[in-house]
Amino acid sequence: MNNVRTIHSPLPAPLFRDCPDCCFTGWSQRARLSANEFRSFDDQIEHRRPKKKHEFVHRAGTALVSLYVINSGFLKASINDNNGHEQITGFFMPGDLVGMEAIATGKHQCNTTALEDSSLCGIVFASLEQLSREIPSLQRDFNQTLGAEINRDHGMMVLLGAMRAEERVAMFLLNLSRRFAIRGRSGTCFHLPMTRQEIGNYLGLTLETISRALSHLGDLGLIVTRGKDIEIRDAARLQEVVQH
Amino acid sequence: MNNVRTIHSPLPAPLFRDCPDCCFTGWSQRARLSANEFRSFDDQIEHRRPKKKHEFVHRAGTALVSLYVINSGFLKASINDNNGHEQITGFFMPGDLVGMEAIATGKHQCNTTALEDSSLCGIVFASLEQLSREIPSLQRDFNQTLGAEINRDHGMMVLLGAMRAEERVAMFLLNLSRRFAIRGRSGTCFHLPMTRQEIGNYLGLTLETISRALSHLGDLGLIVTRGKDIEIRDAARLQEVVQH
DNA sequence: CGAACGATTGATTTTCATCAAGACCGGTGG
DNA sequence: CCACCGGTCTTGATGAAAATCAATCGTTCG
Repeated sequence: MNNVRTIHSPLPAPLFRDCPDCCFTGWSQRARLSANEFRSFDDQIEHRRPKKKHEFVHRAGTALVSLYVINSGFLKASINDNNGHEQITGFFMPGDLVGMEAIATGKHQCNTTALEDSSLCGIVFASLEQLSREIPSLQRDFNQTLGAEINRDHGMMVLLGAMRAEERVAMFLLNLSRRFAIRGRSGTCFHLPMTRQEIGNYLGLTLETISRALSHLGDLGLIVTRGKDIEIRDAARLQEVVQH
Repeated sequence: MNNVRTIHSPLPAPLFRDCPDCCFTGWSQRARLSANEFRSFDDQIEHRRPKKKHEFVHRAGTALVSLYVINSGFLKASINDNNGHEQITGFFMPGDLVGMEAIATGKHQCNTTALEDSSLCGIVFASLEQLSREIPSLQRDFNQTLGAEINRDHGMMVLLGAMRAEERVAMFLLNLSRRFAIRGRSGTCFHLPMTRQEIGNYLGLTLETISRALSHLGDLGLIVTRGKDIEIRDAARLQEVVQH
């Protein structure tokens, strides 16, 4: 009964060779792993774990087991503050590492869910710690990834603390654009996997304000929107909007 | 010429025994270092580096050399976005580690300055990486410290994205209170080392709004302010303000 | 002591949230 | 395939929160 088996204990993880677009390959390349190191690394990775739209990757309060790299798809992470309000702390796309908010306490602080059907690769955190002691270049890469998350968060603090609504939206679009471009996808034409409500939550604004800002940027000829599809027409002037 | 020597190459660092309140002792204790490990660790630490009020600990753009733990005093870190605006990303007190924003790129992203005369202990980052490979408990502690910074930043995102002015100020005060208390100082009666302007900048508000919020919390009998001296009269109700 | 900076308080304006109505879109089932 | 339904998005009208402008007072430090 294969179904039962997939539920109670996952199938043996496929190897890198079965997971051609695995985003941990980026890690192994940057860290310049030797063949042996590569094998040790690969042994610890659980490849191609699928997540359906709306499915949880992890829930706030649960113990940290694995960190995940996104292979394909899109995730969001959000914190529930002690009254009911939800605050989205990040949107994640292929290549991004999720779960780092659990490292301090050993328990996840965020609910992380799939915004669309996604594929992830996981590595048990204890294994990553062990490996990064043995492989200095991996240690450096991991530390840099944690540091990059800190910098990303500081950027959000600047956005939330100092920018007006339209500037925030312009920055949000440019940020997505840059990240898509880095990943070899179009940075000028892309699909937003999240709702206006979710964008607003992330940017500290209401969904109406997001809608109005997008309309206005459209009126200015800087972007074209059709629902969740965005085309950036003038990135330079959009950047000027950001800088007021 | 001692002066020349202190400029061009620092005096031999004092040891832990010369730096009785050194906040790296907390690290060595949590990591349960053996005597040998302790010696290796201490060897890498530059103890008791003094910083005068307004002096820089590091400047944005400079290369990361050392991370610093605050021994006494108070620091602020701020980012200058590409137009002139400054955004304060954190206030740091004894026991806090500063410099982590430089790990991702190897260059500092923040200006970090002393709000009052302060004493720091530094560890060369490369040495910390090396030691944390050799001493797993130190590696864990360091990773947890990075993770804690991420969680702190997420907390700020919630504050900036979802809270109204008075809630932000109440949360700010309670946060300071808690941190003072943990350090064995009074959590009810303390001195704010930063200006209203700086509080406002940090909380995404203007100095006038900070002043008004403090006055109003005073009218409600939750706090007493006299200039930069704060007394928290009713922490429980202050917490209720935070949760709206 | 006085000058410069910091804090408070009030009046007014701006920005964005809220409330409300209708349009659009995507998925589902007939 | 089409019609319908719920969720999403847009747009407008109004209101509330905080920013801005301005005047005064307090305090700190040369």
